[in-house]
Amino acid sequence: MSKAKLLFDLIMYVNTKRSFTAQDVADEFGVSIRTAHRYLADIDEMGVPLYTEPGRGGGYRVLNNRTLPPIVFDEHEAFAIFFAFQSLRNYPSLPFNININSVSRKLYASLPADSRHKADRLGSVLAFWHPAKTVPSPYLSLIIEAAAEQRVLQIEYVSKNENTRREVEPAGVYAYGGFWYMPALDRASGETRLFRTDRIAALEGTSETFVRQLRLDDWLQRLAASEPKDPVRLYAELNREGVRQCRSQPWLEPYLVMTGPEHGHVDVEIDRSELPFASDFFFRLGTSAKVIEPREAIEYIRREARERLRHYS
Amino acid sequence: MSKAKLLFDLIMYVNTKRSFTAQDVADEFGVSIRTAHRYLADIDEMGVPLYTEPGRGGGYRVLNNRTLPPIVFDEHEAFAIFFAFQSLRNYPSLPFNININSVSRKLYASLPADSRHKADRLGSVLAFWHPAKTVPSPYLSLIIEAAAEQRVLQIEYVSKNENTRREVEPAGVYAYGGFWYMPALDRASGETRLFRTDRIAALEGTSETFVRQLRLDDWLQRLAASEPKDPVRLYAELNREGVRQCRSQPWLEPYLVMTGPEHGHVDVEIDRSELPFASDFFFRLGTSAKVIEPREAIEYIRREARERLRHYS
DNA sequence: TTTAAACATGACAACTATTGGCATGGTTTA
DNA sequence: TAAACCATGCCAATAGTTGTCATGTTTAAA
Repeated sequence: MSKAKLLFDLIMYVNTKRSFTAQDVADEFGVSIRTAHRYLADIDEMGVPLYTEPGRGGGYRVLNNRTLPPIVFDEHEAFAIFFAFQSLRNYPSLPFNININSVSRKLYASLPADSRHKADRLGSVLAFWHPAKTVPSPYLSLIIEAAAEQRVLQIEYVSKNENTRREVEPAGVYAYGGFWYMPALDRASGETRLFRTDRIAALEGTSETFVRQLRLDDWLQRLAASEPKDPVRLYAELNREGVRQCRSQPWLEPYLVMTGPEHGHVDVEIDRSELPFASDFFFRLGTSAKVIEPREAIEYIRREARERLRHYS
Repeated sequence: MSKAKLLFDLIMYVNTKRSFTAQDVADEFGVSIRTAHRYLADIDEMGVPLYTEPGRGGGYRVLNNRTLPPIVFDEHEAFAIFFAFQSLRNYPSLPFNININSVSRKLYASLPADSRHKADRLGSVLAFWHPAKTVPSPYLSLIIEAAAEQRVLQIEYVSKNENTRREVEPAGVYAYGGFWYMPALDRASGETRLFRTDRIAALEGTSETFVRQLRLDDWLQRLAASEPKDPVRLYAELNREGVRQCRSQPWLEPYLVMTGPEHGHVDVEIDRSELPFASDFFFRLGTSAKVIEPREAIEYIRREARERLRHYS
């Protein structure tokens, strides 16, 4: 085994240990103590933050920021990382103070000149945009930690009519459309609810733990493809602009039928609980669409329109 | 200099060359030809994809997938990369077939056991969600390439009233709210316009190049903070729900004034061109807000409401 | 206070790896 | 056919690594 390989193995070894002596290393790698000391001096020089304590009960230990053994990437992989970082660049608030720059610098330094230009150009023509929210989400890190360790949270939440105080079991957090959301189990009602983290007015962690009943994956899965439990038929006729708008709606696009170059309709079964949302969508569409079914949606639209006329009379 | 360091330098060296001979390497590193051959065999074994051609005019060259010299990360940096990848995981369509998994696997393998658990837990409680769009954006890669190389594009675009054919100078692409957008200069009108890439019905690259007048950064900057050229005063009173909704609007939030625990108002100067958007926003708010100024917005809301009543009479 | 257990470092001989030179042989192009 | 490449084996000279011993220092427990 080459020396380089041996040192990398040693790095792995010391990373798995809280504390160890030169004798431990000597035994593990079948070398003399003197050589063990030499090896440890080598990896220390390579940047592994070793801390030593002389005297009885002393030994070596690795400081918090553990160094990983060197990793070989190819150009495509380096681009994948740049690319992924690009997606975080414009995020208004991120959970941790993750240091993107140190990684970027290291990768960039290892790229040949022409690839650097390629990376520069990629960075200047590709972005992931998120509205620069002025309301930050200061509790993100706390929520993530609590969710990871399955600890109950006490929150004060700003909802439609009042501020409520709740005990919740967080499943995790996810970013969507510039906001951070926290699906969680409300302990009082026993129901799963979605909270927007910027609407959390106060948060306190407890030491109480819970058994995870709601997984973030499952929640997102359900978001992506939920099957209606109490189905309602929704039928609407669309003109050109209506077609265009419906195409932008993931929940409608699959059910869009074109009946001419400029006309179409949607015919879809949705869950009754989604009716307010759907009605509001078609209310916003105005004359670009005409809802034929269900009656409730039509009534909703009429009611909303009348209400506004009265409000601005 | 240790041999390992020398080999890494050699990897850098060969990555900068299209083609080279053993003699070149021998000269560059001050070693004999025999040793140059040995070094090249070494880095070949390390995974650098070397290709050799014997005979006069032959030599070594590196195949497409260039291998980068080994990079040392610490634990925080590895987490930053995992974290960034998490943000791409749920993206409906991505420009390149970037191979996130190979990077993840390498990083994961180099982590000590306890950090792996930490990474697992982080992954299961943190996500970046995007609606699973069923309309893909097949032209993303082409647009990015054209933007990077400043080549003119011919597109067929599905707009409100008709399909139009345009020649555009793309500034780049960005993802926002689950869609991909392309700010570009429309050559016919000479004006900058924003296109949604999923609404591009057809696309053709040309060999004609252009001088970049519109940079993606600038465009996004303008998105974030645009100053009105033709200012209109917007004043609206808000109840609790109205306050809550306006807080979610980056363009309104800074101008929100609370006049009581449950009431507030916004008083802001916006550009006249934004009036339709703003009017529509307050139209949607319904009775949660009452626009006092400008008259145009009030008229817009009344008109829209009346139109809907007529449409669904 | 003493002793054991740890790190730190130097010297040197034994051992191992690397190197350069030389030789031989193959492939391609002018 | 010769020149300009790569490929590989051999071997002595050189350079690097290792183990043993020796000598310090620091710390905690006996």
